[in-house]
Parts: sequence; C-alpha cells; structure tokens
Amino acid sequence: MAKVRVTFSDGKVKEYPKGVALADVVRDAGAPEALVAKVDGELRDLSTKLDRDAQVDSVTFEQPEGRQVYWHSSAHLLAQAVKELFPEAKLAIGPPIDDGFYYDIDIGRPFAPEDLEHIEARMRELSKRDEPIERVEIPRDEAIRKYTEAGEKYKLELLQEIPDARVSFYRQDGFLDMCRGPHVPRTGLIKAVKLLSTSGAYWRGDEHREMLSRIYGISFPRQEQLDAYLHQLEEAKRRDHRRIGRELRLFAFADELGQGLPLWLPRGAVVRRILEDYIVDVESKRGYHHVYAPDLASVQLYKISGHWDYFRENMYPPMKVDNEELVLKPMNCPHHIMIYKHEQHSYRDLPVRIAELGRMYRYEKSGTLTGLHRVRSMTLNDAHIFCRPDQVKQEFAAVIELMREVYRDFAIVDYRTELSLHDPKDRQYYHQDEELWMTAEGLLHQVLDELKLPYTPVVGGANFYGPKVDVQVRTAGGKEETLSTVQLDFLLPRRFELEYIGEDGKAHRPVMIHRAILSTMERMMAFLIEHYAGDFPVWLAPEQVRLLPIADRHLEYAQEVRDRLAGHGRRVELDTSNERIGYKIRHPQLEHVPYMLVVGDKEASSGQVAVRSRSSGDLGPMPVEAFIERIAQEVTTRR
RNA sequence: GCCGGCGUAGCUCAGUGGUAGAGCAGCGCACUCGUAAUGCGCAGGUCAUCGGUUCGAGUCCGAUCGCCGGCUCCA
Repeated sequence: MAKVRVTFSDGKVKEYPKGVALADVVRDAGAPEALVAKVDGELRDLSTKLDRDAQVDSVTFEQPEGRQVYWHSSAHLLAQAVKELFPEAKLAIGPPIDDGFYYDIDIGRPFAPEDLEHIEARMRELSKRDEPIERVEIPRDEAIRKYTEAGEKYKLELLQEIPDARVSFYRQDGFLDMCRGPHVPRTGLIKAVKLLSTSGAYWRGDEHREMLSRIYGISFPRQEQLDAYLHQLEEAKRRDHRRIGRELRLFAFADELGQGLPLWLPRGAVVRRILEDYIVDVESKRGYHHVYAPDLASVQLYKISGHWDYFRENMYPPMKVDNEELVLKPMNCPHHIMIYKHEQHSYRDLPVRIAELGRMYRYEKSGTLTGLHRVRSMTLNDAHIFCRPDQVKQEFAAVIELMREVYRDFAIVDYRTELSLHDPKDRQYYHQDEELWMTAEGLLHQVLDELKLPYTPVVGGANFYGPKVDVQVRTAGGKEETLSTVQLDFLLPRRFELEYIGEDGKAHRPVMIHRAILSTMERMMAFLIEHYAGDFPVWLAPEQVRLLPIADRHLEYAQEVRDRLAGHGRRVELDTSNERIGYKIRHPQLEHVPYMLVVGDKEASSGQVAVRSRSSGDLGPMPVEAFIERIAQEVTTRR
C-alpha cells in the first residue's frame, strides 16, 4: 500500500497510508482540538485526503487563523438558521472579522431584535444536531442553475465572477452555501453563540446599491469564553470617552449649537491647553515655527490646491461676500504654503517647518459623527515641512522620531502602522500623474524599511495629493482610527509653483511633508480619556489635588495649604462642604483626582498633610513641602 | 447621507390609553465628624419637537430634530 510522509511542525516525520484524512493525521499527532490543518502552509478541511508527502500543522481556535475559520463556519451556521426561519431570505456574504463574524442578508425587511433571539436559538439547536460540514464541488453551470432557480441574486452575482469550471460549496444538513472554505468539521463545534447587533450594509459596499441587513455575531468553543468576551465588552464601555467626558465635565455637545461641534468645558480646556503647550514646546525644540492662519479663505486658494476638485464634498459651501467667495478652511496646507511663498528661500534655509494648531471645519456625513472621535470642527496638530528632495528621507525619519518621543510621553504602545497608497484602478480620487505616485510611494516604502517600521500597505488609502503613513489606534468601542499621519506630497509644490534657489543659482521645486502627531485636539482628547480610562497622569489631570478639611475649624489651614500649592502651579480645589470625610473623599475619587489631602487637627498643628492617592489609597502624613516636591517630580517626569 | 434602535428631572432609570415616579446630584436645616455615601426637609418635568387618532396620549400613528450601533467616508 502506498504511503505518504508527513512532516509535523516539531520536525517529526511519520508515514501514513496514502489518502489518509487530515482528521486522522492530526488526531494521531495529539491535536484533537484541531479545527482545520495547514498542508504545506495552506489551510485545508480536516476531511481532506492526503495523497502526497507534506508538512502538516494542526490549527486550533487558539490561533488567529483557527478563529477565522471558526467564525467563518459560525457565519454559515447563522445563514442556515436564517434560511430555516426565513426561507425567502437571499444570502449575500458572510465573512469572519477581527472579532466574530457577520452575514449580509436580504429578507425584504430589516431584522427586528426579536428576530435575533429566534435566530440565535435556532443556531443553538443546529449546533446540538451536530451535523457534519462537508465540502462539495459542483460544476459552475449547475451552480448557476441552482442559484437562478432559488432566486439567490447576490450569490449569482458573486458566482458570475468566478472563472473556475467547478465551484466549491459547503453542506451541513440540508443547507448548502457557496464558499471557498475551509470550515470546521461539524456544526457541534460551534457551542457558545451570541448575535450582537444588526445594521444596514450596502451590497458590495456601494452606497448606490441595495441596502442589505447585516447581522453581527460572536462565538466560542466554550461558554466561559463567551461570557468573558461579553464582560470585556461591558468593561470597554466604561472607558468610553463620551461617558467619562460627561462625568468628568471635560466636554459637551448642545443640540442648539449643531451636530459635531464640541464645547470644551473648563476642565477639558485645561487638559487641551497642556497638550497644546506640550506639543508646541516639543516641536519648537525640533525646529518647527508656529503660525496662525484665519479660519476662512477664498475658494480660489482651494481651486489652486485641488481641494475644490477632490475634497469639495467635505467642505462647507462657499459664502459670497462683496466680490469674494469664502469657505471655512478644511485643511491648513494651502495656508502654510502661502506662508512659505511669502518670502524667497535658499537651499540653505531648507527644511522650513511651519506648524500650527490649525482649526478646521469639515462637513462630515451626519451618520459618521461620534463623540470627539469624529467632529465637524477640529484643531489639528498640523505642520508642513518644505524640503529639498535630498532631505526627504532624513526629515521623514525625524518626524517618526518625534512621534516616538511623544508616544513615550503618553505611554502609547498599542498601535499599528499603515502605508496608504493610491489605487491605480480608482483614478478619480487621486491626482493623475502616475509617475509622481511611483516616486512618492517608492520613497515611502524605502524610508519605512530603513526605519525598520513594520507596516501594512493599504491600497486606496492615499490622499489625492500623495501617499501617507498612518498610525492606527483602537477606540474603547474597538474601532481603529488614525492618530498620527505623515504624508508625502510632490503635487502641491507644483500646483503652487513653489521654489527655492539652489546652489546653482537656479530655481528648484521643494517637496512637502504634511504631518500630524497628536492628531486633532478632539481626537487626541478622546483617545487619552480612553487610554487612561479617565485616570489622567498628574501632569495632565485637570484637577491635581483636592483639599479635604476634616471639620470647619480646619478650613483656614486648608486654605493656607491650597494657596501654597497653587503658588507652585498646582491645580488644586478646596472642599468647603459640611460633610464627613468619607463623603468628601468619595467625590474626588469618582472624579479621578490623583491626590486628596486630608487636613485635621494633627496636620494643622504639625504643618503636614495626610496624603491619599486615587490609585493606592491612604499614604499617610507628610510635610507640605515634601508633598509639593513629590508632585512636582511626577509632573516633570510625566508619570 | 443610508439602514435599524432609542429619546421621561442635571445623571441612571421605572411608568402597556385614565391625576408624571424613584435613586443619585442640587438647595435648606441640623450634626463638626479621620480615608468611597449622616439625618430630615425642599425644589426640580410643555415626557425631544410638531401634527394626527381618541372622551382622554408619556403610552398608538406620522413627520422633524438629536443620540446610539452599523454602512459609506475619514484627523
């Protein structure tokens, strides 16, 4: 009998009869938990028969690839449940996502919350039936006939684009779904399921096409894992900057004021001013020059820059005054370009780094606005570097270094870097000079590689004027968004005919780097609130110290201490209420004030304060001077 | 902008067609207290807005506005 040689990931080699099922191989290898297996690096169903020598690795739920397969199979189970409950439903697509899975379905009406419960219950039943999930290959024309008869128009559309003569399907019980696979071997493996939400989703992501109903769900092999996941979701909600922002009185919105237009309340404004002072200071040390530009500009400026052609749908419409047409500025770059152009530059002057905490107004679709993450009025920590072509790499590297310094100060470690490139197939969103794109994108690839910065390329993510490097962070809601961005631009210098005088006495064209490190003040604030879960470190805390006198007779001493701390620049408040100390502590504790100072008879007579920390509780008494020193130390080290 | 859900006191939420409620916060009074809620009292509402059905609407219907979750888009 013919044999096949299997090499396992630990290097062991074993022989099996030719045609052995992968399920038997992985079981033999001591991996009964395997959901699928990799054969020479490619994911395969466990039912696959092995007919050649190969490297075989078992894949379980613990591995990201295993999860994806598991959730993909869960999406099929969801579809099966929906089809049983709503036979007229038309299925679209049902992929796994980072956290779970979804399926886009058309049942001619939206799903109601009760529908979800019924579907979820049906999924549990289907899991209990524990049917095998089998791969079947069907000739293409037969598949087309099946789907035409069934009226599955979305599947049919997908099928039209598959060139192969045979198309793979997966069958569980009577349910059949076109799918590339692979899948877990049995429905019974999908044990703990929760359908989380429904929403509308455009067919193929195109807002001009049908609106389908999407059901999101999550699943795990064990109930405890699902419970833990749901608990974690609840915990994340507690970090939500909208909730903490309201509770800590940092910012607010008012219906009367308009959508997406945040108000910075006094305590939030304190944090913002610290951030602004901080970044201006850091940038100044690195050769940036800070400027101010008006919020309004002639539409003419944006016609030259190209924003009018490529960015108009995000701009507020122009207002006519006298013989001018003015718009609210949606970006700062043209203004900084005007500043660059205001004087002549020698090659010796470059790079010129023009920075601004630039307030911008963008018309964002109403449905996209969320808290401070996405607003219509925002202030960007913006800068534009005008440099010679031979300086691009070093300037780019300097920006990345600056970013790393800033991230250290805020203890930001959890982020991902993307290289956003233009999509040659989608020309209308990008400037038309393909050669410029090649130059700019090639340069960015090179710079990132030299900096050893790992990144994910994103085709179609570029701005109209050039490619960019985006730093992605996660919100409490689990969504990714851009914090820092560095963009390379050969286009605007050309459109504005920017020049510098070279060594040869002739005019040359500079290159622009657009960059934002702290993002917008709004988004940074949202990020920091969630990052710290409201526990701002002392240097950022809107209120650093709350003074808590034990009784009325200690008010005078408390005031004295308050004044001394304020004299050292501390942000300090005094609780003058007639309450007992436990109650007085509760409030600053809930408001995330880092230090509480309790003063009573003992402290007043000895010139001390009893220090309580928000995080570690009672620290005992110490001289006022010692506390002042301690907190000053924390502020300078930004702890 | 599109799909769905939601909108009752500053906040969290009860209230299934028949006289608008609770807790916390706020204000007043008393207690002067040692590390996360002292007690008593008082106030607080065009039930998002507008229209409709009904003898009667917080409750049912419609529109508008806003918020939330997605889609699309993006700092």
